[in-house]
Parts: sequence; structure tokens; C-alpha cells
Amino acid sequence: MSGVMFSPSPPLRMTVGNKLKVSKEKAAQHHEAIISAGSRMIRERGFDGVGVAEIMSEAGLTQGAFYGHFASKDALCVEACRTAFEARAKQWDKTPSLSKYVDLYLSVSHRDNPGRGCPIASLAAHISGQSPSIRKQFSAGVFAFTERIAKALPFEGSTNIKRRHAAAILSVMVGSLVLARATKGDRQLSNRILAEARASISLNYGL
Amino acid sequence: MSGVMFSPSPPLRMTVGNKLKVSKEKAAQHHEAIISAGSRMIRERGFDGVGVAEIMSEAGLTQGAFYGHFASKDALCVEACRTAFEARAKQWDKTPSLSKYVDLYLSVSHRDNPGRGCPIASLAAHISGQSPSIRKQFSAGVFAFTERIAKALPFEGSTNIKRRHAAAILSVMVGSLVLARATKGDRQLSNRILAEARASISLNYGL
DNA sequence: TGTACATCAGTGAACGCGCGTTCACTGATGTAC
DNA sequence: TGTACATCAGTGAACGCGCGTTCACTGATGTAC
Repeated sequence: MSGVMFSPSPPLRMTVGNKLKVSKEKAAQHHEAIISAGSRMIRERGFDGVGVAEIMSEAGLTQGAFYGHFASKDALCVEACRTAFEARAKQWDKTPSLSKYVDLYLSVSHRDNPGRGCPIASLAAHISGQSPSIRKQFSAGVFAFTERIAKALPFEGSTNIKRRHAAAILSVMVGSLVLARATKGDRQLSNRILAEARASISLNYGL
Repeated sequence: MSGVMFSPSPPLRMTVGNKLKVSKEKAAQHHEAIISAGSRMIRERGFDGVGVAEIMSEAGLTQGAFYGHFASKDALCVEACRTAFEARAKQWDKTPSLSKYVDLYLSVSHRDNPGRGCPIASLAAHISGQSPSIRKQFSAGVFAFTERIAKALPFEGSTNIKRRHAAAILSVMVGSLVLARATKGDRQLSNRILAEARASISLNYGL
């Protein structure tokens, strides 16, 4: 028989076979896997759009094990939010310039992959009604992101003026990404929103 | 006894007493009341953030009556979305200029009252995962709003150029409002976001 | 105009379902001797 | 190094709850005579 045979979507468990207790090392890996799956799925569907059982299944475990790793779903949400901001900051550090980062941010790829994307664009509208700990985590992330933009602005100016421009730039970035995602069904409109936001940042801030 | 006595939050039923069948006129009023309550509560908490029972209670009816007015919750969501865009368009028509409308849009009052506010800012992030009929209704609303902004721009330019600027302006408006709402816990940050978005539209587009 | 009754808007209890959370149990890990 | 056993990460079924939806019933409306 020619060609490679793929088994039809194996459940990709992290534990091999039917072993129950795992080593501490494995358990730590599981902990990270839960956060990783949660962070991605929450960005894709919002805090209330995904359940504990599905997150655990994605991490290769059953729902019962969840409460050995986290006190509650809310506690995971806080952690998932934190790591999402952290991961984005690391990606930012790998990008050569603010201009390039804006390119990436307003790309079709970012629009189509919210799971690895900016948590601000994914979660901003889902924040009200969430717990105070989530809201604080989120506000801190927005503040830090604004500061990062301000410091990276390639022109002269006081910290205060840079902060003010940064807030406006952040608004265009987040707003256009959210709008582009919401109008994905109308591809022309969606693409235009991204392109025009990019152009306006270039025109108005020389980025 | 001095002072006015208020009865503690009366349930405000539209039907008086225990009457069951109501006139066709009353029934039509109920229909509008359901849409009105739905439109407001959905903008406040998102499509999945509010239930049929609570909407009906707000409209002064019981949940059982809902399916005499709408085929499903989804059908109400479509209608609620439509009327929200319609109401906003009417409010726009009452506003003397685009500049004044942007003032209102980026006001603290609009930030703090999503129930009567722009459905784009309230619902954009909740659109993915909703039914095709809701998504279409929403995309049409975004498109219409962009056209409205384009036509109201107070400077010379081709339709195409105006459309492009309109898309960018819409992104700042929606983005800053969403961010301001999400960071309401940090009042200083929230207010700054609104103020800077307003200033940037003034600076960059002379509005 | 007055009466008899079919219509149907609204009621309230019930349905199945998926959610977050709990818990008795399992058995490999990893320590004590 | 080898054995005995306490620990505890993970399992899987169950819990109460709120959701969207259904339905038998109610009784004022509004029509037919």
C-alpha cells in the first residue's frame, strides 16, 4: 500500500496507557498543559465560552483532575490571562521594531488566530461581569502594554506625550482587530478595516 | 411622618392584576417590551450573558410567553441587534455634527451605559460563535455605520478616501470605548483612554 | 344590542442538557526501613 | 540494594443549578348569531 496511514485523530493523552499516579515532573507538565490549553481556548471563545471539561480534555486529562491543579475555574482564568500577556510580551521582544509589531498585530494571521493572539482584543469585551481578580489582571496588562508602546515610539517627546499617543494607537489596534474579527463573514470589509487601521497609524504616527 | 415612602421595588408588571389573555394592542406592546429589554440587556452582558427568563421578567411577563413572540432566543437576538442599530441611527440623526457625535460616543456617560449604547462596541467580541443570521445583521450594521461616518466627514475627498478614513475613525472609537469599559476599575487609565482617543480624532481628522 | 363560545396571549411547572464542583476510589510513585 | 507501604495525581460518576425550550392549562378577548 502506498502513502502514509494516519490514525483518525488519536486522543493525544499525555499519560501513556492507563497509568494513574504520575511523577511530579509529569504533574508539573500537566499543570502547564492546562494553563496553555485554557489560555488558548479562553482567548478563542471568552471566559464563559469554554468549560473545565473541554480544557482538561485538550490538556489530555479528565475533568476530575482539574481541582488538584486549581482552586476554581476563576483561578485558572487569572493564570491563563497572566500567561497570555506574558507570552505576548516575549513575542514583542523578538520583534525588531514597533512598526514591525504593528504589522504583525494588524495581520490577517493575527485576525484568524485569536488563540495565540493579543488577550486585550480577545477578552476586553468579556471582562465586565468577571471576578475582581481577573479584572485587575487585565487592567494591569492593558497598562503595561500601553507603557510598552509609549517607550517604543521612535520620536522625541516627554513621557507624558508618548503615553497619550500610545493610548490612541492601542485603541486603533485593538478596535480594528476586534472589528475585523467580528466582520470576518464580509471578507472585504474585514480586510479593509485592518488595512486602513495600519495605514492610519503609519500616516498619523509615522510608524 | 415626614418624607415620601417608596414601596420596595414593585415588580412593574405590564398586565394589571391576574388577567391572562390581553388585547392585541397590549400583546403588541409586550412584543416591543421584550425586544427593548432584550436589546438593552444583551448590550449590557452579551448574547450569552442574559437568559430568556430574565428578559421576560424585565418585560413584565413570564418565560412561558416568550415562544409566542419569538421562535427562539436566537431570533430575539437578531431582532434586538437590528433595533439597537436602528435606535443608534435615530440618535445620530438628532446630533448636529459628526464632531458632536464623536463627543457623545467617547463620553463617560456612553462608557457607563452600554445598554443604550453602540451595539458594535458591546457585541463585536461576542459575535464569533453566534448564528449566521446574527453575524450578518451585525456586519451590515458595521458597514452602515462606516458609511454614515464617511458621508458625514466635513472635508473634501473621493468616496473611497472618505470610506478609508471612516474605517480608521470607527476603529479608534470602538477600540477606545471597549478598552475604557474593560479598565473601568482603573478610573485614571479608563478616562485617559477615552480622552486620548477623542484628541487623536480631533488632531488627525480635524473633527 | 345581547348572549354563547372559539380563540389565543399568557401562566407556571416540567423537560433534557451542560455547566462548575465534589468525592470515593485507584494504583504508580517515592520514601522509610 | 531490596521490600513494604503511605502518598497523592488522576479517574469517572455524581451533585445541584441554571439554561433554552415545551406544554397542558387558564380565562379575557372578540366574533358569530
